[in-house]
Amino acid sequence: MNKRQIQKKKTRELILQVAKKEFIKKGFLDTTTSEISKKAEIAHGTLFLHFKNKETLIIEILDKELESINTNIFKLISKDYNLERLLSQYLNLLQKEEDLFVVLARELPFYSDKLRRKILFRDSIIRNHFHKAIESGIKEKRYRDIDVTSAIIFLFGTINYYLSLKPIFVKEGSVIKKFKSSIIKTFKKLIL
Amino acid sequence: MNKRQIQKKKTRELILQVAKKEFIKKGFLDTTTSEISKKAEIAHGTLFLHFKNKETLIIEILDKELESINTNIFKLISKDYNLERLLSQYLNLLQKEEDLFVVLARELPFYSDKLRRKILFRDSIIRNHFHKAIESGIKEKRYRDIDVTSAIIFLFGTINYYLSLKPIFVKEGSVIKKFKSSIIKTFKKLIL
DNA sequence: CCCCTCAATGAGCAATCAGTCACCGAGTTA
DNA sequence: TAACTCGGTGACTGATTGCTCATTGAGGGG
Repeated sequence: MNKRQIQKKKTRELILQVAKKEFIKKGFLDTTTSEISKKAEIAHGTLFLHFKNKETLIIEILDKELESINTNIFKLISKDYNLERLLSQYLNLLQKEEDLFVVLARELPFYSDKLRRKILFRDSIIRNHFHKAIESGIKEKRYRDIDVTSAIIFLFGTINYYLSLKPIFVKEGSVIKKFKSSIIKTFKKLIL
Repeated sequence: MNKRQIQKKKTRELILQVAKKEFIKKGFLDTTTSEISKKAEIAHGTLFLHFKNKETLIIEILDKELESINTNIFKLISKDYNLERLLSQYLNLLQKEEDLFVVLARELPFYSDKLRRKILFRDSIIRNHFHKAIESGIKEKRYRDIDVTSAIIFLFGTINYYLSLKPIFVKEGSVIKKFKSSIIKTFKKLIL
């Protein structure tokens, strides 16, 4: 890599880093591209040299996190199907990038079809991990014979609710952390 | 009321009616005021003669529905605290104006503080009805000794999830109707 | 019949932003 | 060192949209 290529990569990474910070602070929709370029101390046009448009930017940022969660959950589920550990680990992963997922939970309905589908696809893969874990538990008679899909929607609906209304549930710090044990406890009550 | 006053009231009601239809069709944020005035066949300025701004418009529309649900639930809870009937009735009320609540579920995080607070206040009153119903059931040993708040968030989170992602769960018709029995069944499993 | 009131009008304002493009100059190559 | 490449620049464009205000004319009071 010569000087030019190094500089290009640096600029690209700078944009991603600044954009992520801004998206978390103000949400995707309320963050302007000129704000990102100003904070990154680059020209407005430079941003569009590296990313076709604003949406491509957030796709790259979100995709990295969702991919990472997916990989981690998959690794865990390959070792054992213990639902409680799976849920606990999933909540830990969410917590790590909580503020980004807060933005996601709040704004998802407003994204373009393409972006929404991409995100919901990843989401559905993770939901599927839970599905398998519960079904496996039912077969081994460890859990109640319940409507698995409903139980999962109850779970993801709750998490989404906490995330999208975070400021109501918690003044500062993590919502996921605050309600983690309660979420796990309630979910266990539902399936055990 | 003379001719003038009658006409004024008529215009106001026409605006409300057209606006509601448009908000349901395209959401609050994507509906433009000029669209509403065009569909209502009035001048753009007339809209602002009757409503200070776009937000005042949706406040009036939403407030009427929320007030109505609240009154209905309150009446029901005054007669008896049976949780299953309460939940069933609540879902019926939501279903009646489902598409308006879909808009609400999707866009709530984007409304102004004032509007959000107003809506969440009403919501919290309704949640409170459920709280009382469950607590009363626990005292009479009809339900499990559970974390009532968590159970309610599980419930409202689920309903919100179904509403905000309606197009994913149902191609046409009512999501609430489709999942009503499943919601009630799952919730009963949680508390019984 | 005249004058005043006021609901209604709609062209236009002001502000916001995503994205473009002609140009620049540092870095690379021969 | 001359010629070329290409990453970077930022003023500008075009589209959108909530809201205003000078003006109009129908309705109502005296």
